[in-house]
Amino acid sequence: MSGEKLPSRTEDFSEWYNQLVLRADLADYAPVRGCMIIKPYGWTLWENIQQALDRRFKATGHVNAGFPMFIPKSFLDREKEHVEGFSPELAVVTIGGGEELEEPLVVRPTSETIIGYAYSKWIKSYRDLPVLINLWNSVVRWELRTKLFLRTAEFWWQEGHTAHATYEEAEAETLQMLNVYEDFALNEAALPVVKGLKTESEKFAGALKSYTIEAMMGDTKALQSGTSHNLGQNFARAFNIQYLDRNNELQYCWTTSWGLSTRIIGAIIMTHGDDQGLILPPHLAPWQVVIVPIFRNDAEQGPVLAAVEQVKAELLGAGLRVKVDDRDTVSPGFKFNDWEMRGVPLRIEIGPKDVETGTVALARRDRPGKAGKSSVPQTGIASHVAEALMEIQAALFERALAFRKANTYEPKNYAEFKEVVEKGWARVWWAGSREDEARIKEETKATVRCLPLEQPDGEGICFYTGRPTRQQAIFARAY
RNA sequence: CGGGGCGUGGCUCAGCUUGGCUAGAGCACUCGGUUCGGGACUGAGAGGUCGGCGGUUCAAAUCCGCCCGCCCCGACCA
Repeated sequence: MSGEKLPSRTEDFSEWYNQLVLRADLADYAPVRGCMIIKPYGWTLWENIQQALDRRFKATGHVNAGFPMFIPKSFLDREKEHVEGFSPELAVVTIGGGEELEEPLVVRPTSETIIGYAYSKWIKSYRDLPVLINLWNSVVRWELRTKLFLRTAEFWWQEGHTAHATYEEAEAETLQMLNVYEDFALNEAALPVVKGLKTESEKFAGALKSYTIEAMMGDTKALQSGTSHNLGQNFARAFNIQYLDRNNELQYCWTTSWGLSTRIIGAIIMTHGDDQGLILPPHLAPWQVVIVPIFRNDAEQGPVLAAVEQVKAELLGAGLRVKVDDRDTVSPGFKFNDWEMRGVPLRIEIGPKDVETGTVALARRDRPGKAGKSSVPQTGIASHVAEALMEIQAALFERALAFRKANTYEPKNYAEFKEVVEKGWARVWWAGSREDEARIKEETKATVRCLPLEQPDGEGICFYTGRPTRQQAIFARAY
């Protein structure tokens, strides 16, 4: 239940976020450092995200499977970059059943290695390919600095793992799943994202190439919201994932992996939320509509509740997710604020006046106060509501896109860069090295978020090295 | 892991400097009455080994030591 006002977004974005997560009833802190409890309201949101993604995975030919949470420690050691990337943040089990284990088990930080083990057993022939498997699970990375949803020691996600006969097929799969993530972000979460390639220093440990979707949060920082990796033959060689091709020659497979996590909930919060609380995109909201009945006495109660039931039934009949807030211990005003905190896209108020006139009061969450309120007839309520939800879904996306555009700059030199990167994203011509990246990060806190897939024609002058280049990069401070 | 801050009913905190009597307040909670179209009012009630352990003292929430935990800021990451 919500108390009073949140800290304002502009004054203390971080504290605004922390309090909002708790007060919107999404999650709570766990007794174990860095871990989170996702509460039913937050989990329902995650379930809706899962469904929207799972639908897309199935439509592109993938199937789900379950893989163990424990991985022999030696598996991690087999791929050099992979172990270097993950060993600092592994949780390791050394005792089982009261006995010291012969070989320590790591709690999976990601499943590439145990997938490698399984695929090497399963794949013998080109006829076995491709293998297209997805896992819904949680993974553990011993993070030092944590924040609910954005970075926790355990988080929930999906990880897709595929194996292919050729580089081209693996690359096509990697890009296909990046596009699936983009489609999900745009059309379900209402998040504008930039698709791009990670630089060498930012790519996944063990990957050949990592692609990302990057989103701008309400404080203009960037958040990597999903990643898709072309793993080349790195894991195939480490785990002997081999097949006989049509010419009876032994070949290593080309594998991919791609993941999107509960972090996306953080992205939704930080992109759409306002000082009143959360604003959820209608496609994903646990409740799309909340109905608040209003009455002063027994005489008014009967007719009001009858109208509420009638409206609820029509909305349910139209396939909408509807909640009637029938609590009699709090006032309507309290309920308005409470559901605004939780981000329900639409509120319907039904009181004696509405019963009299055959209307309801409709309030849009994306337009606070009177501006978002209108009176609509009870007749045909379902189509009114459905239309309003569509408008909100579109408006949230447009607003976020406009915000990103307004806060994306094109500095021409390092002096300009330093200035703009304090207040937004920098899209720049870029021909720098790994060392240049490190120096820029040291001096400005900004990192290369990605090399966008959509590049302009022609060439320009690198803002840092002064060299001519055909490539642009996006730099930003990031979560 | 380095720097800073904080641990007192469920939550936010006061009390600690200068040790002492029954450890307080607001919010939340329970029961009753009046309310109800933007965070209601009122009366009664319930709820605390003062983060833990040890020390000093006739006496510790208060002073000392050690430990634990959480939050914020920095190096690594979805």
